[in-house]
Amino acid sequence: MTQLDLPTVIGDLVSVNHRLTRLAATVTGNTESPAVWRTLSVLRDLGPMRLGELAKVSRVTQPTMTKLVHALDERGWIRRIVDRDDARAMLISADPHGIAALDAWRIELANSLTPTFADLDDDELETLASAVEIVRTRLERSRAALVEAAASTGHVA
Amino acid sequence: MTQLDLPTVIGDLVSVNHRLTRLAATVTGNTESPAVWRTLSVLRDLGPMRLGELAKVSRVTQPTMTKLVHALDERGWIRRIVDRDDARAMLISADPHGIAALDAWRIELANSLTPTFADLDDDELETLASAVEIVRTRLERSRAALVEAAASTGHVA
DNA sequence: CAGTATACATAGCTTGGCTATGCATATCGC
DNA sequence: GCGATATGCATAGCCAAGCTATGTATACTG
Repeated sequence: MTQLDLPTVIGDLVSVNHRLTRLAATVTGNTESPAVWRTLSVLRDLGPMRLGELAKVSRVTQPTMTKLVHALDERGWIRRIVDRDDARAMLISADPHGIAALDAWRIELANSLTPTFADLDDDELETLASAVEIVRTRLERSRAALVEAAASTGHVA
Repeated sequence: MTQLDLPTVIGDLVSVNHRLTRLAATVTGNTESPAVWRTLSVLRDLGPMRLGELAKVSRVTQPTMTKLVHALDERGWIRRIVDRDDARAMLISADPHGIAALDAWRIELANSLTPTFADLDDDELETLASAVEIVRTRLERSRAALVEAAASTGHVA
């Protein structure tokens, strides 16, 4: 029987998470980092946004995101669209090349991890998919709270 | 309805994983890194082992593990036990201080993330716990395969 | 006992993360 | 309209975690 108190589940979730991250990093011959795919995933899922907002959503600081965006830009994986109404700002959007690279990574990852997860039965697969959705909704809510907090402290109505 | 083909679930699992890692890193005021907790978790769950094996299990290279072990040793969070029968080797074991730090981190993490997950119903909590177990068993199996492969290529019977 | 294999350490690099700070542009008060 | 303040991104400089290549000491093997 698994532990069903929330603190334990949270701790186990994050611990397993950290180990899975290393497995994902090593099984593919992939030289790219989680940060790259994370950033592209966010852009694909949520659409174009400002660098600062992208940093908040990705849970990194603005200078870190500046570096990531520059690196992605050099690869042609994103586009930087200057804001006509605000010369300081820019919109970041995923370039089709970036989306293609992201898709390729997911395929490579799936191929590499399929042996590890090949014996999942339908129930287990559904459990994993449901868990992913549960976490995703919380990440989204957390993101919304962040953006709202930033808006309320700022001057924007 | 969630996507139930294995490649998609794997991709989503790892993507959400990467975002959750950042959330976990930022919600706690914590300055420690995932690598530290990952290493201590492995030592706690699997018991003392050699540095090289610890590296394999953690899915990092031996030099990376050497650095981590040195850092953990300076904090007094692990112990290095010299092997009587092999002066080159050492057993790494988690020091009680390390276990205590790990526990403290899990509590802090749970406290910080509880608001985000506070609205989980019993079914959702169980789904998360089951998913953690599913992934954990695959990580374990993957680990076993690694160790076995190393043994068969080596001269050890 | 020479040669090879093994276990860990060291060197040196890259990337991703951080804080502090700079610079350009908006916006607000007067 | 203009100075002061706020905002958006860039730069500088640091540290940790990851890597490959290589070194050093010990063990094993012929």
